[in-house]
Amino acid sequence: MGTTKTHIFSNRHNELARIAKVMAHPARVAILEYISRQENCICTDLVEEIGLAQPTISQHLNEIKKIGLLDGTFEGKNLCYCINQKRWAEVQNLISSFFLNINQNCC
Amino acid sequence: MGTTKTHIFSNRHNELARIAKVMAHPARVAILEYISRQENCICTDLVEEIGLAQPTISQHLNEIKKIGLLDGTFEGKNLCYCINQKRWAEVQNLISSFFLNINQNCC
DNA sequence: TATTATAATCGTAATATTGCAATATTAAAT
DNA sequence: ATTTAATATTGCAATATTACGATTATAATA
Repeated sequence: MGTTKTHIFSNRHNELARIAKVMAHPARVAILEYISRQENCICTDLVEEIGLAQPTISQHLNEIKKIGLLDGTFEGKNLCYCINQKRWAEVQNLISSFFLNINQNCC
Repeated sequence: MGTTKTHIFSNRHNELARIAKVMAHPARVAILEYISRQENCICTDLVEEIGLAQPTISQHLNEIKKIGLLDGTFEGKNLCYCINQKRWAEVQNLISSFFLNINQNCC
């Protein structure tokens, strides 16, 4: 018990949920927004910008990476993060079509 | 520890996360979709449709209600659920503007 | 009023998430 | 080769989520 029964749901529903889960934390929403605002793809000071400990930020970044929304080299000094535009568009599409679909058919 | 530090984030970020959290489970995605497809607002057989126990479905419905996405009388026999169209549009708007905002400014 | 059909609530076990201190890793700079 | 500045990983405590059996509440109907 305690585990989501993913096997009883469709791939689409599971993927939508997986994506939503990444956005289901204010830190990750803030991180995405902050990275997107950087002109030249360098986002070093996320820790002080967000106000959580460095390991926590790293953990959140990892969750975002998992669904393919971040590009960049993830090792060493002076990291470089970027939104993966293609994946972003995919995700955006998935979510907005979900919303459109429901809006039209409801009673 | 273990609790999200909501106080260090903006209202907007917190609300986006709160909404995303509701969609962060395949059952709730499926429930929203199922309810929206019913013509006349009667959605009695969610339990067998989704394949989770009745208390579990009830719990998930409650999560959806919490962010105002469901209308209807929630007591007794022959329940009647409906998507709250106004709230739905609000939520749709919030999310899509988040996506648009990011898409434009990223490096 | 007793029965029935339905949904909500309670209690609880299993698992997942959040957050951070301590430590390790990485690569540039000295 | 050391130091330094940055991020990643590990381990763990606190809390949240998921799921369901048992029970309770609700309202229509017999």
